[in-house]
Amino acid sequence: MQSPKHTLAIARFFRQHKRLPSYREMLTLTGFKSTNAVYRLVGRLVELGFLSKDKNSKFAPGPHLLGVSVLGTVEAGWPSPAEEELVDTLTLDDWLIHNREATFMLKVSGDSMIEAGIRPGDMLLVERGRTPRSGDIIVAEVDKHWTLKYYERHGGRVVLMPANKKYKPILPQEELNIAAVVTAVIRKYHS
Amino acid sequence: MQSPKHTLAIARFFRQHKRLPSYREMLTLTGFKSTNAVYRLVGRLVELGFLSKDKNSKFAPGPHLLGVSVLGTVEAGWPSPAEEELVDTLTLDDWLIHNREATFMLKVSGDSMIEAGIRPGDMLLVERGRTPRSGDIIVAEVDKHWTLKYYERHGGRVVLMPANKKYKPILPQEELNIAAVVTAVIRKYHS
DNA sequence: TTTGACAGTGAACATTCGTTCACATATACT
DNA sequence: AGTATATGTGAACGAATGTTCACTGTCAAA
Repeated sequence: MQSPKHTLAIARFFRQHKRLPSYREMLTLTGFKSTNAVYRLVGRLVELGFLSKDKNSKFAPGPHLLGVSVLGTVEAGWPSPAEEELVDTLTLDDWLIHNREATFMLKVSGDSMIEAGIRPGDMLLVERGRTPRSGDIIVAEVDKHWTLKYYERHGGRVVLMPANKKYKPILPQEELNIAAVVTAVIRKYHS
Repeated sequence: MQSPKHTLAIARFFRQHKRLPSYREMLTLTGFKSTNAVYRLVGRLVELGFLSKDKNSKFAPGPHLLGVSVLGTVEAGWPSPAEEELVDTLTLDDWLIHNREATFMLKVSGDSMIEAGIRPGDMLLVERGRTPRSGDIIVAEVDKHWTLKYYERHGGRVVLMPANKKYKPILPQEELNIAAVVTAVIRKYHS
């Protein structure tokens, strides 16, 4: 029997149950009749990077099971199969989220940041409680209205800059309520 | 003892080991001295949605451990604590990736799609093997050069449209090599 | 004070776990 | 042919698993 079919079955189980199957469960997944068969299969998958094992030999998903392969740039084009070995693998969650308890998603409405490449319908990853640095994009409440703006300090003065010529910079007087700092923008196609 | 501290310890273990700790491991994580204490703790966490249990009472991460809370829109502003109950929770990986084996990431270089909100340095999630529909953004090789373009069919004719007035539409003659269809754009701030 | 609910301890249970053994079968190479 | 080498079977091992029980201490309401 070949590995890829079994690998897919295990991956499907992992996606569905959010955990890895035990050897006994892999028996039914793979069609093997002996746990020793899947034991050796797992050994191969560990070497391939699909699975990994802890100290106590409990296993966890490996890089290839969790991550997405990262290629170069668009200009560099599609790598040939030979150099695909060089590609890195990245977990979206670990890459984008640092403080999970303080991270939220919200949808962009309005076009005040369109020149910064943030368009209505985009999804924002924002982090609460972080103190913004000049140049950050923030979600703030100004005059009882919630917007997306660049946060900039000029001297000791805070200026909220839109990225749209239709709107004007805001010099908040007193009631500046910064809710969160934008850490990422995600635009999803194909619904 | 309060739950949140223990919850964080378990969450940290999960982020680090990519799997959930056993009851015995939770003993050292929480400082409890009896597995019964963590057994009842886990019961509470299951009700809260941080953990979940399988049929065989093996447990898996719950929605609150994997996902990110989704709020409304920027205009709607920050929800009051009262209505935070209504928010949904979303897993980035499950949301963005449908066919993991065929999905790759690559970095945008060049400004040919800047008017579509895709800027140099942005990261693309692309899917290989998918047949593009008119209006999709694709990664294609034209004249031995890799670019990002809108894929459009006018009549029976394929046109590759840039989203930048500096560039002209491309009417591929023969050698049109479509590598992948863009399924998402991710821009990360704060490095 | 008495009572009752709650939270933690410590020990025990049957079950399941990962691992390893010896043996059978198949495939490829000389 | 014969002979390695790999692959799957079946049964068994100790160790670790989730769960449960009886008991102790604590804190607040009656």
